[in-house]
Amino acid sequence: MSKQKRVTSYDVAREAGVSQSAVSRVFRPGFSVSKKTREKVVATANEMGYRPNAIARMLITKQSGMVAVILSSRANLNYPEVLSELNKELALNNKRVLLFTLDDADELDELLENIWTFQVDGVIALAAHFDSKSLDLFAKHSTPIVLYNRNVPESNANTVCCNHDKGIKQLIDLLHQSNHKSYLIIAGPDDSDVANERREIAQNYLHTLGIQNTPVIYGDYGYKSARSALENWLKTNTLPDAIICSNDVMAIGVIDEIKQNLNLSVPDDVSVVGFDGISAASWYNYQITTIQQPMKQLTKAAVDILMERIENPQAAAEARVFTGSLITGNSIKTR
Amino acid sequence: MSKQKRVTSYDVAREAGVSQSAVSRVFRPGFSVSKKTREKVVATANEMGYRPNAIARMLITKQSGMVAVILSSRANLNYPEVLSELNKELALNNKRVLLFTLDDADELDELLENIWTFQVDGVIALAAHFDSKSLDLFAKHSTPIVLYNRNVPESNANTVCCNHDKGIKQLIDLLHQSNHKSYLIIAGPDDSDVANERREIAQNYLHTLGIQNTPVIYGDYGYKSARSALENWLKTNTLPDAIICSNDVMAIGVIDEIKQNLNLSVPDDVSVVGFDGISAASWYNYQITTIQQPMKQLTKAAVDILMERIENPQAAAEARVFTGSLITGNSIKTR
DNA sequence: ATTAATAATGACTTCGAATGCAATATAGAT
DNA sequence: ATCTATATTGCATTCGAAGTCATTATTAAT
Repeated sequence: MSKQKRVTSYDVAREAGVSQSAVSRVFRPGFSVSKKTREKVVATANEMGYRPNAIARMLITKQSGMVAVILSSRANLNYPEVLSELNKELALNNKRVLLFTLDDADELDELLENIWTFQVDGVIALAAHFDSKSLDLFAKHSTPIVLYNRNVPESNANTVCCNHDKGIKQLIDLLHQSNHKSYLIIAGPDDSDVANERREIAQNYLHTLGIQNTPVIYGDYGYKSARSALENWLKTNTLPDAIICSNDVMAIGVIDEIKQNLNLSVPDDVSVVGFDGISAASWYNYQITTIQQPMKQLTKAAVDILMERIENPQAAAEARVFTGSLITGNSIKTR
Repeated sequence: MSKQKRVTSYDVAREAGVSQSAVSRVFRPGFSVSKKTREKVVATANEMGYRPNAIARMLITKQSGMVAVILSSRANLNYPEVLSELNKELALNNKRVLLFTLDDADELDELLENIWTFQVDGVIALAAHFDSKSLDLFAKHSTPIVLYNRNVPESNANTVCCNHDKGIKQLIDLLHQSNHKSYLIIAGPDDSDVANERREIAQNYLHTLGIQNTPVIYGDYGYKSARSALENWLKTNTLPDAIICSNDVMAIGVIDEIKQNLNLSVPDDVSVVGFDGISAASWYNYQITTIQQPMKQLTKAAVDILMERIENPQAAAEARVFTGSLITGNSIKTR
């Protein structure tokens, strides 16, 4: 009934009549042990219920086998899936995910303290903003970090990213080619880097196509926020030909707002495009034309880069960009 | 440029002209250190960039400060949010989440090995099935475990759970009172305990109300699965008065299937209820009458119970059940 | 000033596995 | 059988912080 004492390598060694080193070597791959000893040790270990203590191993090898994954609340809705995918991918590389969340920028210091403390082998940051000062800190601690879905061309950070530029231009081309003249952009929260990137790309490209001063309104990536943003805007403006939404959830909100409150329909009265390719985007009531993020490629690449950096910390930074795939829905009208 | 050597408590001690013990005490709360020493140590520590090594601390204190969270792929769609909520709640208790996934039952042994290895302080299992044999193993290792959203009345496991019984009966009462006579149940995958529980409750309660042999068809909790299950079933059957879906996503699938392929509508031609209270359930096109799981209460309770068990491992097992709240949508017709 | 009570300190050991090194055993060659 | 070359083995040390305990400094009380 008492707090049961853990079985250590010494216990097994004593019982099996070998040294502690021998036990240790049996549980390390690629170390030289005679068949006889190995069998003896494995047998007693199983009998006694011995498992090497990962903590002790971490201390001496200076490898925790853990990767910090930083989630920010600004994360887009498909991030949970990303997390589970990352976890699987990292498990294949014998790494465990230690989860951290970063909600306020001013918690950053505390977060970093925590990360150093846990001696993680590497870090993957989802949608969190890291300025170059923080990135330098990672370099100083020689902790590799990969930024997920961020594109920081000027910096020398490791990043994986969906090609927002290409994707958004592709959507806008579709709209432009089918003769849409006036546009409205519904952007994500302006403290999200991804949101800003998507907004800017759309603004600039429309400008390039000769469409000046496209209005922008802001949501928080959520359904309601898009609806009320649009509702507000329409109090003093008229419906454009097309609405470019920074993600699918907001596109869904927009479609519902148009249907319910304006009694109009998409794409007949206005075209809508989204971004992300979440599953709801293809539900019968929406069928949004959007860009699907290549999530599995992105997560795999993030893990690959991280593993490479853990192996070889001085390697140069790398940015991998993946092209999303166009999902042709039924939310664009040919005018 | 070389792999930089970590700063240890000895380094700080030497620099500050105190003993290593002194440094250690400065960084432990509630230990007796003179103001002078504390200031000296804190100053040099900051200067040298010293942070206590959590791994070494774990080894000596035998507390890893980590809680394993086990995700199964059978998890319902709202689990990602649960994960992030759990993480926050645990962080408040100074615990970190170490993520594990369990996809196949036959990976269980490996998973458990891993968990013991990492010396986690406790475990929270989301939707994963643990038989009493595995639960005994946790007891043997004196690792507290809390099952999230499982109700195992006979066992002495720690569980938190939404009151499926009450919720589902509430929904069925609504249907029954508004004069629905014939029913169809769309259940979740039959290797999910929660799915089976929900199905059984519905079946039994309908039976209690005098409605015999309600047909059951199965989906996998996903949109498409519900649509095709219903489509198949309708090849040889006619539409019932009401369809009881084991989760909201399948209810959404059903509504779309009815609209798109049958050209009928909900609730005019058939009533539909769901379960979970996900955000999409209240989107304009669906407005499902459903039961919202009290997710924050559930997660908080799971963490509370776990913390109590970590404090006091011999305490008796506890099951906390929370009542979900009815969301009145527009998917039930008064007949 | 003296004593008693308390606070602060450092030397040393501990946690549990990994590993360099020297010692020993085994296999292979002649 | 003898001598190398190679494979195994165990000893002793290491990782970095925590905590016990005996010692010393400080404070309070008389």
